[in-house]
Amino acid sequence: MFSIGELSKRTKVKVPTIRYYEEMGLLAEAERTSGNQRRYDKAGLQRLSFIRHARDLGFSIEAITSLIELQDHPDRSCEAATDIALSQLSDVRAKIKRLTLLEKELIRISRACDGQGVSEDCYVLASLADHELCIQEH
Amino acid sequence: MFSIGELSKRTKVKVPTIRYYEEMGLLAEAERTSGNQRRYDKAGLQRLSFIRHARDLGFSIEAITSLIELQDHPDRSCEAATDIALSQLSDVRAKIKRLTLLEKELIRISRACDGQGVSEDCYVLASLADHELCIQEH
DNA sequence: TGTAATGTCTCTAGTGACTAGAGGTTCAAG
DNA sequence: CTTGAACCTCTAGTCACTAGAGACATTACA
Repeated sequence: MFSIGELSKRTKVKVPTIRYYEEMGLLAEAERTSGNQRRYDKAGLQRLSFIRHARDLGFSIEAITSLIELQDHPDRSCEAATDIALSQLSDVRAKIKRLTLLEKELIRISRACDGQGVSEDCYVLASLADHELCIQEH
Repeated sequence: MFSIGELSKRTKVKVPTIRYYEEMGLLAEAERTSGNQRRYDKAGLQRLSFIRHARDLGFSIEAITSLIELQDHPDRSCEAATDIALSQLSDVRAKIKRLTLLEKELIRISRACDGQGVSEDCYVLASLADHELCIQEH
């Protein structure tokens, strides 16, 4: 059995975040010492590692809640889990696509101004003021 | 002179968002009718278009505040503007990089499970539980 | 056993960039 | 002059935390 600080060190999840996950129902309520401090075991450590890894991969708290539901019912079909992963994948792809457009536009805007002039003539500012100057939608 | 609703239509920025920008100091306080309603002119429209375009490109409210400062002082060097744009560009690139790693990992995880089995054997869930199963950091 | 340092507790409030809703007022059309 | 849409302010909610206050618990060492 170890303390919340120890769990924090092992999982690299900050202490207040652990408490937050408990409040959100992601983590079961921890056992307590006689002095009301949380104590965790290996199961708690594994669950928090799962959550942390899923968060790192960008899954929302809501998605993780569903994944944990499935984990707790090993007999259920795992279709929902693949669905959630695929939906996360398409989110990520959409974001990449959009960011790539932004990147192109920002390169173009930055290249056009060397930063040596005066703001009245600045192409960065002009580009932001007038969307017509853009080579594409973004 | 036109109303906030009209401005909203022309810029595609929602009415409460316009009020929010005013409160944040991005937009100057609008003139008011005798009945206390906001009225805008062409200058207000241009400024809001600028803000909207910058937001679309992912600039933060804080960055936009600086850009507007520069716009209001046409005699100043535009070095700061190019700096802000370049910093935004490097943010965007960092995000793309990270998302691309996530994408790879998610593809791998999703491919390994067809969703036909039972959650106990699900590779998606196993992968999330154990970071060691990942082919790379993310 | 005493004490001091560190860790933990709960609670409230703040972050960014909005969004939603309540309850009331003003405007423009007919 | 009425009606209904648009507008006003204010508060609270979103997401996933983060920060801080003030009080209590645990642990290491003298």
